[in-house]
Amino acid sequence: MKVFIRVMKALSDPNRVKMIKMLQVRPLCVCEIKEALGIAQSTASKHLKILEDAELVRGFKDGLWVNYFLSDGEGSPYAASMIGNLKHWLDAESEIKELHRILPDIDRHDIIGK
Amino acid sequence: MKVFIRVMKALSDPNRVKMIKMLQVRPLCVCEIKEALGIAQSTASKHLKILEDAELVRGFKDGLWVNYFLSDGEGSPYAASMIGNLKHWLDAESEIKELHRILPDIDRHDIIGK
DNA sequence: TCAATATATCGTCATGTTGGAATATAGCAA
DNA sequence: TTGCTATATTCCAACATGACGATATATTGA
Repeated sequence: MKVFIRVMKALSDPNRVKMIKMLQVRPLCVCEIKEALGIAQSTASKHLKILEDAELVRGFKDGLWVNYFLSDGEGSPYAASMIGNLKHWLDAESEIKELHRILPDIDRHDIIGK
Repeated sequence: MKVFIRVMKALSDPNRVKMIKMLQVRPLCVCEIKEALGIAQSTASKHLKILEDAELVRGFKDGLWVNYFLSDGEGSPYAASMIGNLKHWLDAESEIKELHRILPDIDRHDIIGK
């Protein structure tokens, strides 16, 4: 039950859902995510931790960066199922379409300061 | 997005998930649900309203009682999908097995007072 | 009409969540 | 080592949530 609730809670925040929808396109580092969503770095990092605890995403260190990927769903069937559903869900939402529109222009190397 | 978030939030509370698992067995009135979960009547009523707003359940008045049913999923594809998933999810959880065990013994006519 | 009952709503409190700024940590380069 | 950068963590304020008791509403039956 706790595992299921953790997945539901993780998906109960718009910014976290948007993160998942962005990670469907390509892996992203924290600074790219914060930039796309217009939120503080600490906020982005915290949200990603919640997604990771729910086994919805995984982060791999690459030097200074941490590349976040969608989870393959090995650990949690609930997370795996929700990731599958979210592949097609919400694509028609204007907020998501806008995110997908700006995503190609977001590059970690272009992000200045923190 | 708001519709999806509403469903996720509705499923982010253990008591609400338990309500859905109970309604898979049979329709129930508020007093049967509060009795099974051991919570106050006002608490049960509020939770059911949240589930209803997310289109996960529907309530039909029958005299003094309101019979709550699982939604048929007409209104919200997110709710429909989650109801489908929850048909088989969590059945192995001891909390759920216990609920299913006591449910046959719970009858609205036997519940005294409020 | 009044009384009894089931449910919904309101008031309140304790707890949990979200956000950002500030700080700490980690890794790379010189 | 020092300096720089990306990320994580801590702290605090605002807000949301979940619980209950008390009250309001609605329905039935006398």
